[in-house]
Amino acid sequence: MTDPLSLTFSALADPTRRAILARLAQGQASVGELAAPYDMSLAAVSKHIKVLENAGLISREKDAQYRYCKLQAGPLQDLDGWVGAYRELWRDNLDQLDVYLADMQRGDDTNKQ
Amino acid sequence: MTDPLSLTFSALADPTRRAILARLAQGQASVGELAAPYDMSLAAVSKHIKVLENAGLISREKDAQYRYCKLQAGPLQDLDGWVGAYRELWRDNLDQLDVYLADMQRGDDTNKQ
DNA sequence: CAAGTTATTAACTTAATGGTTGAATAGCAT
DNA sequence: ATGCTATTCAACCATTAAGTTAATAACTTG
Repeated sequence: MTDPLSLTFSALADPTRRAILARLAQGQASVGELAAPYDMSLAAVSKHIKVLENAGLISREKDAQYRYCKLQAGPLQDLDGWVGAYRELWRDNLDQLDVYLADMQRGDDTNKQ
Repeated sequence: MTDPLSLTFSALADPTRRAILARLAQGQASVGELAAPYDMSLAAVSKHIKVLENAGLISREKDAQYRYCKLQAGPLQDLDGWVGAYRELWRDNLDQLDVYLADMQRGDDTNKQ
């Protein structure tokens, strides 16, 4: 699970981390500011932030004893690209075509991999 | 981590499971067919499939001793909606605005929460 | 310098994840 | 009925993850 996309998905698979991202979408914030809303130790939030940073979803800028976190869109763009490949699945009732292809597949094995 | 979105992200945070989804995007397949490409026990793939099913990303239809898996778009649509909320971040160089807002915030505290 | 603030690190606990092997279940075919 | 095929379940192991508290580091200010 070392690939970037897995890292991104994994980082986002936690409501606290997604909430932190949402907060950062409206501007940078220090670790303490980010931690304030949560009933959780500062160390725990610090860990969450590190997970986000390791996934490239945020960057940090040091200013005195504060570390200001800033959202980085790159991984989200990649994620958008990934889900984009599936977007056609729910457009134009492609479900019907899906079933058709599946039947073909079972019948003649052409698409087997 | 019981909310649906976390479940979806978590299920997708594994390359094998994403590959299984990609395979299913071109039509339904049995567990054995899905397992074939992987150097992994069938039981392991079976577990992966169960994770995808629990996340609602696939459904299963029983036919004789085969379980045919089929991709379900719902959770992917939700995910698309989630990432969509961030799409503006990388359009129109909104980064500049981001920095501006951040400076405002540190200066006058107006946006603190 | 001493004291307070901010954040990270270390050590630990508990629970979840991803894999294994082997047995069990269910359906099909001889 | 017997055996083959397909799939799951159970028990187990190793690793990772999420949280805790306590200690440490880095900086500011009186």
